[in-house]
Amino acid sequence: MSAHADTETGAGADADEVVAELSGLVFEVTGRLRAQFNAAAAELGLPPAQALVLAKLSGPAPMRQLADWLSCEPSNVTGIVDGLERRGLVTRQPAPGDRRVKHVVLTDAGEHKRRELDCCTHSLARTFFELPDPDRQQLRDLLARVLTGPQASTEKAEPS
Amino acid sequence: MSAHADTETGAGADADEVVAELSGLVFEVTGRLRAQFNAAAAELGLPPAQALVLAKLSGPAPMRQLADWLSCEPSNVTGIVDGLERRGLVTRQPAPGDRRVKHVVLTDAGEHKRRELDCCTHSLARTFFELPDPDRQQLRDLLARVLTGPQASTEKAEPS
DNA sequence: CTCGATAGTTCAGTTCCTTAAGCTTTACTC
DNA sequence: GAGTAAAGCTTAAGGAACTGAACTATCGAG
Repeated sequence: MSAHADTETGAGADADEVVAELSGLVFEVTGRLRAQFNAAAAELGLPPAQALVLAKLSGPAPMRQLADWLSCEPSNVTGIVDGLERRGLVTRQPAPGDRRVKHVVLTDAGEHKRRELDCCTHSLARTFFELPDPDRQQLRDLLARVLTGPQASTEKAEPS
Repeated sequence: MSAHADTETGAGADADEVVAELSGLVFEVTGRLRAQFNAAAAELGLPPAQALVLAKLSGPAPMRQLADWLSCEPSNVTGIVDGLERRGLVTRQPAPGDRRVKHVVLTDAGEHKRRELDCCTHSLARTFFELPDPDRQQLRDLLARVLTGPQASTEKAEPS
Protein backbone atom coordinates (compact mmCIF):
# COMPACT_ATOMS: atom_id res chain seq x y z
CA MET A 1 0.00 0.00 0.00
CA SER A 2 2.22 2.79 1.31
CA ALA A 3 4.87 2.64 -1.37
CA HIS A 4 6.84 5.59 -0.09
CA ALA A 5 7.24 5.26 3.64
CA ASP A 6 9.43 8.28 3.69
CA THR A 7 8.76 9.80 7.05
CA GLU A 8 9.72 8.07 10.24
CA THR A 9 6.58 8.85 12.20
CA GLY A 10 6.12 5.18 12.80
CA ALA A 11 2.56 5.13 11.48
CA GLY A 12 4.03 5.70 8.01
CA ALA A 13 2.03 8.72 7.03
CA ASP A 14 2.10 12.32 6.15
CA ALA A 15 -1.23 14.04 6.52
CA ASP A 16 -2.24 13.63 2.89
CA GLU A 17 -1.90 9.92 3.01
CA VAL A 18 -3.97 9.70 6.17
CA VAL A 19 -6.68 11.73 4.50
CA ALA A 20 -6.59 9.53 1.43
CA GLU A 21 -6.93 6.39 3.49
CA LEU A 22 -9.65 7.98 5.58
CA SER A 23 -11.52 8.89 2.44
CA GLY A 24 -11.42 5.32 1.19
CA LEU A 25 -12.45 3.89 4.52
CA VAL A 26 -15.34 6.26 4.92
CA PHE A 27 -16.52 5.34 1.45
CA GLU A 28 -16.55 1.72 2.35
CA VAL A 29 -18.16 2.21 5.74
CA THR A 30 -20.96 4.43 4.50
CA GLY A 31 -21.61 2.08 1.62
CA ARG A 32 -22.04 -0.97 3.79
CA LEU A 33 -23.99 0.95 6.36
CA ARG A 34 -26.39 2.27 3.79
CA ALA A 35 -26.89 -1.21 2.37
CA GLN A 36 -27.67 -2.64 5.79
CA PHE A 37 -29.98 0.18 6.69
CA ASN A 38 -31.88 -0.19 3.42
CA ALA A 39 -32.19 -3.90 4.05
CA ALA A 40 -33.53 -3.28 7.55
CA ALA A 41 -36.00 -0.74 6.19
CA ALA A 42 -37.13 -3.11 3.47
CA GLU A 43 -37.71 -5.72 6.17
CA LEU A 44 -40.24 -3.32 7.66
CA GLY A 45 -41.78 -2.61 4.29
CA LEU A 46 -40.26 0.84 3.94
CA PRO A 47 -38.34 2.43 1.06
CA PRO A 48 -35.03 3.99 2.11
CA ALA A 49 -35.92 7.65 2.08
CA GLN A 50 -39.18 7.15 3.92
CA ALA A 51 -37.37 5.11 6.56
CA LEU A 52 -34.84 7.88 6.91
CA VAL A 53 -37.55 10.43 7.57
CA LEU A 54 -39.30 8.15 10.01
CA ALA A 55 -36.09 7.65 11.94
CA LYS A 56 -35.49 11.37 12.25
CA LEU A 57 -39.04 12.28 13.12
CA SER A 58 -39.34 12.48 16.88
CA GLY A 59 -41.93 15.23 17.16
CA PRO A 60 -44.08 17.25 14.76
CA ALA A 61 -41.88 18.95 12.18
CA PRO A 62 -42.62 21.23 9.23
CA MET A 63 -41.94 19.93 5.74
CA ARG A 64 -39.18 22.45 5.33
CA GLN A 65 -37.23 20.92 8.16
CA LEU A 66 -37.39 17.51 6.56
CA ALA A 67 -35.90 18.99 3.41
CA ASP A 68 -33.02 20.30 5.49
CA TRP A 69 -32.53 16.96 7.18
CA LEU A 70 -32.40 15.18 3.86
CA SER A 71 -30.41 17.91 2.14
CA CYS A 72 -32.85 17.97 -0.74
CA GLU A 73 -35.44 20.19 -2.41
CA PRO A 74 -38.78 20.73 -0.67
CA SER A 75 -40.62 19.43 -3.72
CA ASN A 76 -39.00 16.08 -3.11
CA VAL A 77 -40.22 15.93 0.46
CA THR A 78 -43.80 16.14 -0.76
CA GLY A 79 -43.51 12.78 -2.45
CA ILE A 80 -41.78 11.10 0.44
CA VAL A 81 -44.34 12.29 2.94
CA ASP A 82 -47.06 11.25 0.52
CA GLY A 83 -45.63 7.76 0.73
CA LEU A 84 -45.57 7.76 4.51
CA GLU A 85 -49.10 9.09 4.59
CA ARG A 86 -50.27 6.41 2.17
CA ARG A 87 -48.87 3.85 4.56
CA GLY A 88 -50.73 5.47 7.42
CA LEU A 89 -47.59 6.32 9.36
CA VAL A 90 -47.88 10.11 9.41
CA THR A 91 -50.45 12.80 8.83
CA ARG A 92 -50.16 16.40 7.74
CA GLN A 93 -51.56 18.91 10.17
CA PRO A 94 -51.88 22.64 9.73
CA ALA A 95 -49.41 24.42 11.96
CA PRO A 96 -50.88 26.74 14.57
CA GLY A 97 -49.86 30.32 14.00
CA ASP A 98 -48.79 30.03 10.37
CA ARG A 99 -51.26 28.67 7.90
CA ARG A 100 -48.61 28.15 5.25
CA VAL A 101 -46.73 25.43 7.04
CA LYS A 102 -47.88 21.87 7.52
CA HIS A 103 -46.58 19.75 10.33
CA VAL A 104 -45.77 16.14 9.73
CA VAL A 105 -46.81 14.15 12.79
CA LEU A 106 -46.57 10.47 13.55
CA THR A 107 -49.71 8.40 13.85
CA ASP A 108 -49.86 5.63 16.42
CA ALA A 109 -48.84 3.16 13.76
CA GLY A 110 -46.04 5.54 12.85
CA GLU A 111 -44.79 5.72 16.42
CA HIS A 112 -44.79 1.97 16.59
CA LYS A 113 -42.97 1.52 13.31
CA ARG A 114 -40.49 4.15 14.35
CA ARG A 115 -39.66 2.26 17.49
CA GLU A 116 -39.18 -0.91 15.49
CA LEU A 117 -36.89 0.87 13.08
CA ASP A 118 -34.95 2.45 15.91
CA CYS A 119 -34.44 -0.93 17.44
CA CYS A 120 -33.15 -2.28 14.12
CA THR A 121 -30.70 0.53 13.58
CA HIS A 122 -29.32 0.25 17.09
CA SER A 123 -28.75 -3.45 16.83
CA LEU A 124 -27.27 -2.81 13.42
CA ALA A 125 -24.85 -0.30 14.90
CA ARG A 126 -24.04 -2.69 17.70
CA THR A 127 -22.95 -5.47 15.39
CA PHE A 128 -21.42 -3.20 12.80
CA PHE A 129 -19.17 -1.37 15.25
CA GLU A 130 -17.91 -4.51 16.88
CA LEU A 131 -15.24 -2.98 19.07
CA PRO A 132 -14.23 -3.17 22.70
CA ASP A 133 -16.07 -0.61 24.77
CA PRO A 134 -13.39 2.03 25.22
CA ASP A 135 -12.72 2.12 21.49
CA ARG A 136 -16.40 2.50 20.79
CA GLN A 137 -16.55 5.49 23.11
CA GLN A 138 -13.53 6.96 21.41
CA LEU A 139 -15.10 6.54 18.02
CA ARG A 140 -18.24 8.23 19.29
CA ASP A 141 -16.26 11.15 20.65
CA LEU A 142 -14.31 11.60 17.44
CA LEU A 143 -17.43 11.59 15.32
CA ALA A 144 -19.12 14.03 17.65
CA ARG A 145 -16.20 16.38 17.29
CA VAL A 146 -16.26 16.04 13.52
CA LEU A 147 -19.91 17.05 13.51
CA THR A 148 -19.52 20.06 15.75
CA GLY A 149 -16.92 21.33 13.35
CA PRO A 150 -13.48 22.84 13.79
CA GLN A 151 -14.27 24.75 16.89
CA ALA A 152 -12.57 24.07 20.19
CA SER A 153 -10.15 21.58 18.77
CA THR A 154 -6.96 23.60 18.62
CA GLU A 155 -7.13 24.78 22.21
CA LYS A 156 -6.76 22.11 24.79
CA ALA A 157 -7.81 23.96 27.91
CA GLU A 158 -10.28 26.77 27.59
CA PRO A 159 -9.08 29.98 29.22
CA SER A 160 -11.94 29.86 31.73
CA MET B 1 -31.20 10.88 28.60
CA SER B 2 -29.47 8.28 30.77
CA ALA B 3 -32.37 7.48 33.06
CA HIS B 4 -30.69 4.46 34.54
CA ALA B 5 -27.05 5.34 35.05
CA ASP B 6 -26.46 2.15 36.93
CA THR B 7 -22.76 1.74 36.40
CA GLU B 8 -20.29 4.29 37.61
CA THR B 9 -17.93 4.23 34.67
CA GLY B 10 -17.55 7.97 34.85
CA ALA B 11 -18.28 8.70 31.20
CA GLY B 12 -21.94 8.34 32.05
CA ALA B 13 -22.66 5.44 29.82
CA ASP B 14 -23.46 1.82 29.72
CA ALA B 15 -22.71 0.22 26.39
CA ASP B 16 -26.25 0.59 25.09
CA GLU B 17 -26.19 4.31 25.39
CA VAL B 18 -22.87 4.58 23.62
CA VAL B 19 -24.26 2.48 20.80
CA ALA B 20 -27.38 4.62 20.59
CA GLU B 21 -25.33 7.80 20.38
CA LEU B 22 -22.99 6.22 17.89
CA SER B 23 -25.97 5.24 15.77
CA GLY B 24 -27.27 8.78 15.70
CA LEU B 25 -23.90 10.26 14.95
CA VAL B 26 -23.21 7.87 12.13
CA PHE B 27 -26.59 8.72 10.67
CA GLU B 28 -25.74 12.36 10.65
CA VAL B 29 -22.23 11.90 9.33
CA THR B 30 -23.21 9.63 6.49
CA GLY B 31 -26.06 11.93 5.56
CA ARG B 32 -23.88 15.00 5.28
CA LEU B 33 -21.13 13.10 3.56
CA ARG B 34 -23.50 11.71 0.99
CA ALA B 35 -24.90 15.16 0.30
CA GLN B 36 -21.44 16.62 -0.20
CA PHE B 37 -20.33 13.77 -2.39
CA ASN B 38 -23.43 14.08 -4.55
CA ALA B 39 -22.80 17.79 -4.89
CA ALA B 40 -19.20 17.18 -5.93
CA ALA B 41 -20.33 14.59 -8.44
CA ALA B 42 -22.97 16.91 -9.86
CA GLU B 43 -20.25 19.53 -10.25
CA LEU B 44 -18.54 17.10 -12.60
CA GLY B 45 -21.77 16.32 -14.41
CA LEU B 46 -22.20 12.91 -12.85
CA PRO B 47 -25.21 11.34 -11.15
CA PRO B 48 -24.42 9.85 -7.73
CA ALA B 49 -24.36 6.16 -8.55
CA GLN B 50 -22.26 6.64 -11.66
CA ALA B 51 -19.79 8.71 -9.67
CA LEU B 52 -19.65 5.98 -7.08
CA VAL B 53 -18.76 3.39 -9.68
CA LEU B 54 -16.21 5.65 -11.28
CA ALA B 55 -14.53 6.20 -7.95
CA LYS B 56 -14.25 2.51 -7.27
CA LEU B 57 -13.10 1.53 -10.71
CA SER B 58 -9.32 1.34 -10.71
CA GLY B 59 -8.86 -1.48 -13.19
CA PRO B 60 -11.07 -3.55 -15.49
CA ALA B 61 -13.81 -5.21 -13.47
CA PRO B 62 -16.68 -7.52 -14.39
CA MET B 63 -20.22 -6.22 -14.01
CA ARG B 64 -20.85 -8.68 -11.24
CA GLN B 65 -18.17 -7.11 -9.11
CA LEU B 66 -19.76 -3.70 -9.49
CA ALA B 67 -23.01 -5.17 -8.21
CA ASP B 68 -21.16 -6.44 -5.16
CA TRP B 69 -19.52 -3.07 -4.59
CA LEU B 70 -22.85 -1.31 -4.77
CA SER B 71 -24.70 -4.02 -2.88
CA CYS B 72 -27.40 -4.11 -5.52
CA GLU B 73 -28.89 -6.36 -8.17
CA PRO B 74 -26.93 -6.99 -11.37
CA SER B 75 -29.83 -5.68 -13.41
CA ASN B 76 -29.30 -2.32 -11.81
CA VAL B 77 -25.65 -2.19 -12.79
CA THR B 78 -26.60 -2.48 -16.44
CA GLY B 79 -28.30 0.89 -16.34
CA ILE B 80 -25.54 2.61 -14.42
CA VAL B 81 -22.84 1.37 -16.77
CA ASP B 82 -25.05 2.34 -19.70
CA GLY B 83 -24.97 5.86 -18.32
CA LEU B 84 -21.19 5.87 -17.96
CA GLU B 85 -20.84 4.47 -21.44
CA ARG B 86 -23.18 7.11 -22.84
CA ARG B 87 -20.89 9.73 -21.32
CA GLY B 88 -17.90 8.07 -22.91
CA LEU B 89 -16.20 7.29 -19.62
CA VAL B 90 -16.12 3.51 -19.84
CA THR B 91 -16.50 0.75 -22.40
CA ARG B 92 -17.59 -2.86 -22.13
CA GLN B 93 -15.03 -5.38 -23.26
CA PRO B 94 -15.44 -9.12 -23.54
CA ALA B 95 -13.41 -10.88 -20.89
CA PRO B 96 -10.72 -13.23 -22.12
CA GLY B 97 -11.39 -16.80 -21.11
CA ASP B 98 -15.08 -16.48 -20.31
CA ARG B 99 -17.36 -15.18 -22.98
CA ARG B 100 -20.20 -14.58 -20.54
CA VAL B 101 -18.53 -11.83 -18.58
CA LYS B 102 -17.97 -8.29 -19.75
CA HIS B 103 -15.28 -6.13 -18.28
CA VAL B 104 -15.95 -2.49 -17.58
CA VAL B 105 -12.83 -0.51 -18.43
CA LEU B 106 -12.10 3.18 -18.18
CA THR B 107 -11.55 5.19 -21.34
CA ASP B 108 -8.99 7.97 -21.35
CA ALA B 109 -11.73 10.46 -20.58
CA GLY B 110 -12.85 8.14 -17.82
CA GLU B 111 -9.39 8.02 -16.28
CA HIS B 112 -9.23 11.76 -16.34
CA LYS B 113 -12.67 12.22 -14.80
CA ARG B 114 -11.82 9.66 -12.18
CA ARG B 115 -8.75 11.58 -11.14
CA GLU B 116 -10.80 14.75 -10.88
CA LEU B 117 -13.37 13.00 -8.76
CA ASP B 118 -10.68 11.50 -6.58
CA CYS B 119 -9.23 14.89 -6.00
CA CYS B 120 -12.66 16.23 -5.01
CA THR B 121 -13.37 13.46 -2.56
CA HIS B 122 -9.99 13.82 -0.92
CA SER B 123 -10.34 17.52 -0.41
CA LEU B 124 -13.85 16.88 0.80
CA ALA B 125 -12.56 14.42 3.37
CA ARG B 126 -9.86 16.86 4.36
CA THR B 127 -12.27 19.62 5.21
CA PHE B 128 -14.97 17.35 6.57
CA PHE B 129 -12.70 15.59 9.03
CA GLU B 130 -11.20 18.76 10.36
CA LEU B 131 -9.24 17.32 13.25
CA PRO B 132 -5.70 17.57 14.55
CA ASP B 133 -3.47 15.01 12.94
CA PRO B 134 -3.20 12.42 15.70
CA ASP B 135 -6.98 12.30 16.05
CA ARG B 136 -7.36 11.83 12.33
CA GLN B 137 -5.00 8.89 12.42
CA GLN B 138 -6.91 7.43 15.31
CA LEU B 139 -10.18 7.76 13.46
CA ARG B 140 -8.63 6.07 10.47
CA ASP B 141 -7.39 3.19 12.61
CA LEU B 142 -10.74 2.74 14.29
CA LEU B 143 -12.61 2.66 11.00
CA ALA B 144 -10.09 0.24 9.54
CA ARG B 145 -10.66 -2.08 12.46
CA VAL B 146 -14.41 -1.79 12.07
CA LEU B 147 -14.11 -2.86 8.46
CA THR B 148 -11.84 -5.81 9.06
CA GLY B 149 -14.45 -7.12 11.46
CA PRO B 150 -14.33 -8.57 14.94
CA GLN B 151 -11.10 -10.37 14.51
CA ALA B 152 -7.98 -9.40 16.40
CA SER B 153 -9.76 -6.87 18.57
CA THR B 154 -9.72 -8.68 21.90
CA GLU B 155 -5.98 -9.00 21.95
CA LYS B 156 -4.12 -5.81 22.60
CA ALA B 157 -0.54 -6.50 21.48
CA GLU B 158 0.04 -8.44 18.33
CA PRO B 159 2.79 -11.03 18.68
CA SER B 160 4.91 -9.80 15.73
C1' DC C 1 -25.06 -34.29 -24.64
C1' DT C 2 -28.06 -32.68 -20.96
C1' DC C 3 -28.57 -30.27 -16.73
C1' DG C 4 -27.79 -26.79 -13.68
C1' DA C 5 -25.42 -22.77 -12.39
C1' DT C 6 -23.50 -18.20 -13.72
C1' DA C 7 -23.10 -13.46 -16.21
C1' DG C 8 -25.68 -10.00 -18.42
C1' DT C 9 -29.66 -8.04 -20.28
C1' DT C 10 -34.52 -6.56 -20.90
C1' DC C 11 -38.95 -5.13 -19.17
C1' DA C 12 -42.39 -3.39 -15.98
C1' DG C 13 -43.06 -0.94 -11.93
C1' DT C 14 -41.72 1.86 -7.77
C1' DT C 15 -39.02 5.32 -5.57
C1' DC C 16 -36.00 9.22 -5.41
C1' DC C 17 -34.67 13.68 -6.85
C1' DT C 18 -34.34 18.22 -9.47
C1' DT C 19 -36.04 22.20 -12.02
C1' DA C 20 -39.70 25.20 -13.19
C1' DA C 21 -44.19 26.83 -12.52
C1' DG C 22 -47.95 27.86 -9.52
C1' DC C 23 -50.79 28.78 -5.20
C1' DT C 24 -51.52 30.48 -0.63
C1' DT C 25 -50.15 32.92 3.32
C1' DT C 26 -46.89 36.18 5.74
C1' DA C 27 -44.00 39.98 6.24
C1' DC C 28 -42.27 44.27 4.74
C1' DT C 29 -42.77 48.91 2.87
C1' DC C 30 -44.83 52.97 1.57
C1' DG D 1 -54.48 49.66 4.15
C1' DA D 2 -52.57 48.49 -0.60
C1' DG D 3 -48.60 46.60 -3.04
C1' DT D 4 -44.90 43.81 -3.24
C1' DA D 5 -41.50 40.59 -1.92
C1' DA D 6 -40.61 36.34 0.35
C1' DA D 7 -41.67 31.89 2.49
C1' DG D 8 -43.99 27.18 2.60
C1' DC D 9 -45.92 23.71 0.07
C1' DT D 10 -47.70 21.46 -4.19
C1' DT D 11 -47.89 20.07 -9.06
C1' DA D 12 -45.90 18.55 -13.39
C1' DA D 13 -42.28 16.80 -16.34
C1' DG D 14 -38.23 14.25 -16.71
C1' DG D 15 -33.94 11.80 -15.43
C1' DA D 16 -31.75 8.45 -12.54
C1' DA D 17 -31.66 4.48 -9.27
C1' DC D 18 -33.40 0.18 -7.79
C1' DT D 19 -36.00 -4.41 -7.63
C1' DG D 20 -38.09 -8.70 -9.31
C1' DA D 21 -39.11 -11.81 -12.96
C1' DA D 22 -38.26 -13.64 -17.41
C1' DC D 23 -34.85 -14.37 -21.00
C1' DT D 24 -30.30 -15.39 -23.66
C1' DA D 25 -25.79 -17.10 -23.80
C1' DT D 26 -22.02 -19.45 -21.84
C1' DC D 27 -19.62 -22.57 -18.80
C1' DG D 28 -18.96 -26.85 -16.03
C1' DA D 29 -20.00 -31.45 -14.43
C1' DG D 30 -22.11 -35.71 -14.86
